[in-house]
Amino acid sequence: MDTKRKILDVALTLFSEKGYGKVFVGQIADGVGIKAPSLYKHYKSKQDIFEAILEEMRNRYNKEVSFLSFNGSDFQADSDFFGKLSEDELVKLGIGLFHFFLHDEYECKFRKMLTIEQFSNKELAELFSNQYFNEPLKYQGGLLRMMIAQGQMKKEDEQIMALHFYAPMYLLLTVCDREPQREAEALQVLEKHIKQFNRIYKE
Amino acid sequence: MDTKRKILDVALTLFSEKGYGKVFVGQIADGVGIKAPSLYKHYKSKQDIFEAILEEMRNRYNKEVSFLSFNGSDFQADSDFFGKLSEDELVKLGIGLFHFFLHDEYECKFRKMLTIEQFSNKELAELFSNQYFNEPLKYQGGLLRMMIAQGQMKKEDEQIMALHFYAPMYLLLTVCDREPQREAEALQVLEKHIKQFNRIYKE
DNA sequence: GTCTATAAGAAGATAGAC
DNA sequence: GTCTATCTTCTTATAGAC
Repeated sequence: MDTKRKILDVALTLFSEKGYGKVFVGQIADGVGIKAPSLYKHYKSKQDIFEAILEEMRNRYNKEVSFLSFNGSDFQADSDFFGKLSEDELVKLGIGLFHFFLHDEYECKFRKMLTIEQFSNKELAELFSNQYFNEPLKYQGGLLRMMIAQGQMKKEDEQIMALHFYAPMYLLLTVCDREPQREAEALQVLEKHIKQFNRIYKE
Repeated sequence: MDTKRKILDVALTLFSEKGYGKVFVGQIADGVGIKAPSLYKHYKSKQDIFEAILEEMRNRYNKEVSFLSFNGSDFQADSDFFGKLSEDELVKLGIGLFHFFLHDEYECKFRKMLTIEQFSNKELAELFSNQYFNEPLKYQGGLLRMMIAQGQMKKEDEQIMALHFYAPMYLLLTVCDREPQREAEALQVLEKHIKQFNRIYKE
């Protein structure tokens, strides 16, 4: 029963639903199952709880980036892997990734909180852009670059190609964040998108 | 000196920067140049101000949709127009559209406020999806459908084609909303995107 | 319609008992 | 570490003069 930990979980959940300004310390305490004053034995203020969440986000993000960034040979291996995928396998992979982003508890709350708070905190803005723009495009662009070099894809700008693959997925993700009942529809579009991307760019 | 009107403007500005919960009535009054109590002669509560903004959003949205939705013959004219565009003209058009969405005062505040408040209000969620997903894709899909029929574009699913054109623009827009200093970079990517889209899909 | 004064209540935070 | 009681400050909103 790590209360200090549970406070962060509950707070992130509430912040991701309502935003920092609409969440009251008493609500966080309720969620944890304690009274508001007890909360101040663990964190010195509401802002302090928010900072702790940020700190955890930073840590997770750094871990993820170091995990996903390649040392050349792994990168090569990855592009071999993707190059050999059949269209159906590629669709399955894309849908799996989409499903993870949409339903992973932490990923989902994290993204919603960033969405709500992005304009009131420059660091959050950067964190958001890194996680949902810079890094995905860098990674997918690198992958596509290798696939182009291997003659698996057409010789087009790999950054734009990555944008054409990723941006639709991102757009569909934001729709589902906002209107979860549209997930089935989004998945159908996603599948068509991946197949059409494959048709258009595959050499 | 329409105070009632100015209250809405100031409130929308503040709501779009901080979100409803972090904006206090006194701040709105400050922006208008009156004291908080005077504000209650115009609106009966803070929530009432928010509702008035929503009402205006609904009106503008409805006007825009009826303006953009076509009666068939106009639609035909539009696809003729777009079909005859040179690549450079298409790029110019795309950049102009992007610039409008990014810098039009109302459009910009409206979008940011929706971004912040989308998860706490189902109507806002729908309004957002309509304005930045359903309608653009419907419009552009219709246009592309005509262009395909005229043999100007490849025979691919026009909805997915529209997604491939629009989603990158939307993604770049969100980046600039968050980090305005990246506008120049975004414009360069946008230009490359449009040219590559053109290369790939044009018959 | 705007002001000053103020009520009413909410929300963040602390004190001190257990 | 959690609780009850309480303080302080902030925030919304109203009353009533001008």
